[in-house]
Amino acid sequence: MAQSNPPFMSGVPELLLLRLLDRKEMYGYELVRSIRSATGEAISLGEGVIYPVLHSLERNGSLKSRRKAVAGRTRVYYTLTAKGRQRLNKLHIEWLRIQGGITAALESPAYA
Amino acid sequence: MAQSNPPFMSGVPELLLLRLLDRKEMYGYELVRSIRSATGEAISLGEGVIYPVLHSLERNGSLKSRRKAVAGRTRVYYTLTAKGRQRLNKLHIEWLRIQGGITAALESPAYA
DNA sequence: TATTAATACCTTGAACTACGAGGTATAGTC
DNA sequence: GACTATACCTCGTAGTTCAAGGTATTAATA
Repeated sequence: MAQSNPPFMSGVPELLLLRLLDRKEMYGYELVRSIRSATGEAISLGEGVIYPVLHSLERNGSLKSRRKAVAGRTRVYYTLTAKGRQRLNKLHIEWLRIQGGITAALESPAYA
Repeated sequence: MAQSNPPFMSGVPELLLLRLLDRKEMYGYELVRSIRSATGEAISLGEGVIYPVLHSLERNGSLKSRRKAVAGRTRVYYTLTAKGRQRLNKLHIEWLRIQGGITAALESPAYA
């Protein structure tokens, strides 16, 4: 009983991650800052959001990772798989849909 | 310790409500269907979302209501106050900001 | 006439996400 | 030696949305 659908706008963090990783291999800590700058400081997602999403995307086969040692520190770099690219596409379309819906509701003129 | 900011896209239901009520006096049950149709079926917010938001907006002085009996049923019609119009404006700007941020992140070309 | 569907209000519990604070560890700077 | 930055991570909880329900009246349907 009562298994809930995800909230209507919850795909966005995942979408941003996938989009950035589709362009370039990146590691978690880097993604935190990339999202902030790529959105013009409009959206700031902390590590508490990023890491769990990365892990769940890897678990379900959308991402694969490799560890790389850089100056004594270990970074975990992520890249998209074919499944991840599909997922990106789906989320992108879904985003355009709700973004367009909201825009329509906000813009349409003042009559009933 | 740990008092959380609201999630980064949580203003949307409130924004849609305020926008529709800015055009026309409406009651809750009507708003449920209006949001669905005004967004081209992209967004569907149930009564469990709408009513609590209406009540909280009235409590904080953004909306005022009047009861009206229509064909034996009681409807509660809501309209914006000056404060509600301010709130609408603020949320609208905030929405454009995050919407623009996301669009930028999705569209910007494939170099770092 | 009985039953069901639609209108109209509402609340509540669970599900889910995002937030933020914290914890570990290394490297560089002051 | 202390502090900041990098880099990984988890966990508790706050805040939202979801779905399902409850009440009551009217209209349609069987």
